Amino acid sequence: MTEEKVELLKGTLDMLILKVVALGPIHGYAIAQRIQQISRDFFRLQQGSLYPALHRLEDRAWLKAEWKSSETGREAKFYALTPKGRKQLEAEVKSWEQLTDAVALILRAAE
Amino acid sequence: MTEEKVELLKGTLDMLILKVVALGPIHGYAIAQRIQQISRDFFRLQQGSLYPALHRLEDRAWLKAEWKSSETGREAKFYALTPKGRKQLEAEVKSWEQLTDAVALILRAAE
DNA sequence: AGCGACACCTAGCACATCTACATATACGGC
DNA sequence: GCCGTATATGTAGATGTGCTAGGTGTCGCT
Repeated sequence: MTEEKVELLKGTLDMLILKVVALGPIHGYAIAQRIQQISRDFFRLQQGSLYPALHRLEDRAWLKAEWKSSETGREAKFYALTPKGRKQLEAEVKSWEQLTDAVALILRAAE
Repeated sequence: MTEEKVELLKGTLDMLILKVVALGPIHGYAIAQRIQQISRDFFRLQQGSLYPALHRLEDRAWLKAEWKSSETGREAKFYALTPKGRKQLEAEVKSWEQLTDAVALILRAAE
């Protein structure tokens, strides 16, 4: 069966979204596509994860939303990073690196 | 205040515990100490995370427990990896690496 | 007319981790 | 003999995040 189901680690999604939005204003649907594309199809972001996350990030004032028409000529909500969001992204990247370093220490530990 | 609170990513704890137990039979309390020590004090594993996790791993037959007397002469539950647990550890390490690689792709993505 | 891609959304579940508490023994210092 | 600290295990409840599974509507192609 090898049900190849890739789940995100809880806590990483915010960082990934912030990072993608940091590349330039972008609407929700496209964020999911970008993440999937950049990760070479590894992450497949579900809409039920995506939209609540976006609202969460907006509530925390890390993102700012604005309705504009998308490339295809439709109305879409474009998200941009706030200054606070930029700081948050930096902080999350830093603690992600610390955490992966610490995990690496343990995984490499020998008898 | 810079409340330096390090939280584990949900999903990593099992792997870390399996890895530490793989180094040799060890009791719960010592697992927490080892993880803290090897990670250079980065992870501070709380008892409320540790013991439920151990029971979970035992339920899934990845660990086997046995009461023995500890180094200090007290009764303690010593955990050892089962063959199933060893396979699980390998699988988790592999998917951890894939996941961190995928995250790295996104974090390094430029405009 | 129907279908897939685009674009948004929510309700409810699952589940892991944290905080906080509870229990008990061994050992050293006073 | 008593008290505090370290050792050792455990549970209850809250929190938060991501998932499944549903829903709405538009556009473009055949």
